[in-house]
Amino acid sequence: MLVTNIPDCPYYLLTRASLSVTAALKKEFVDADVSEVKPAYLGALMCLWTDEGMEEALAKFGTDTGIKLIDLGRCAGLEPSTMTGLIDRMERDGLVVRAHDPNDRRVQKVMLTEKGRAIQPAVMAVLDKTLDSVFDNIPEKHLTIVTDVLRKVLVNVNKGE
Amino acid sequence: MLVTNIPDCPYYLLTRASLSVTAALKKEFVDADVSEVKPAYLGALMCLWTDEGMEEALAKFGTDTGIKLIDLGRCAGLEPSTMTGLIDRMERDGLVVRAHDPNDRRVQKVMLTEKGRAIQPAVMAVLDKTLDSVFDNIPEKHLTIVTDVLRKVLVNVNKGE
DNA sequence: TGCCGATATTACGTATGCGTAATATATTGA
DNA sequence: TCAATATATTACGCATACGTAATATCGGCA
Repeated sequence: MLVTNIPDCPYYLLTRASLSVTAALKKEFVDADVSEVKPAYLGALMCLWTDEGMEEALAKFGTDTGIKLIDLGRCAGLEPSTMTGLIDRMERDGLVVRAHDPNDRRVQKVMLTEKGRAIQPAVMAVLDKTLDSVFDNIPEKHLTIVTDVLRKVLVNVNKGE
Repeated sequence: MLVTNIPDCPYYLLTRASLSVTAALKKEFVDADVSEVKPAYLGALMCLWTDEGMEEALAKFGTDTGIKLIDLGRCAGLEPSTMTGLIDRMERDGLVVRAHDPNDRRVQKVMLTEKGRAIQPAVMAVLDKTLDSVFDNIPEKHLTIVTDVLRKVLVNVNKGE
């Protein structure tokens, strides 16, 4: 694939779009008064929210609260070493707390704080609205193609190593 | 756009794809023995290569060599403050040099070194090959849709501010 | 000519992500 | 039981990008 014109390079477009959407999200969080939330937190937060919902459904209270830092990373697509700093910042911003697992003292369980739980609707509304605005004027069918292609890209890249 | 499942979120896919392709490119540069080149240099390098080609065509030797750091940033889609560090690293890696413009001492002109010029074919070959591998098995038509959508995304995001 | 707003760049702090190496704890096999 | 190995996390350094606040220089107008 010969590319000489930078604005036509799919790699250029991919990186710029990623950065732009991230910047837009960040701004929307501030405007919606949930400035504690950074785009990078979304993966971890959504894991925690989902997990807590499941626990509730299973009435598993008090038994196995929290998610291992490492599993949270797997779920959000991040390396363990990346998670340390991410959870540091989320803890600093009052969204989660760490606690050692008494059963396995190597493990840090990450748990939502009350605040981390409470902001869920606001955060999801911002995400919803921002994605709508970012993908405005793009036919459903094209969006599906884009997500399919990006999934294939992830597969292709992983195959290459 | 309601998203509850992270791997289906277009934002998640976009950021992961961007990071994955960047990592793949980095690795390919190392494997192709042009490890001085980092993916982030591509935009600036391609501007400089193109510019130098144009100058040659116009036989403008010795008159107006180099590109202003700020214009290089515009061309690569990067903020001026980002360019400082980028050109620092490119200079450290022997690909470019800075020189004050005698006509306007505020300006730093950025110029290719011999090495920066010499690696062009190898670097473009790596880019070419890597993009082929990353977008392997994706029909031409879909790739076109993806680039169109990403361009629209960039427009939509800029409209929002 | 000399001051003032504009322009180009740099400096500094922050966020985000990676890889490698160290640390702490668990588990397992002899 | 104890040494070897495996697992979970953290520490540290680097790359990449941004925004805001200096700094240096230019250009134009009184």
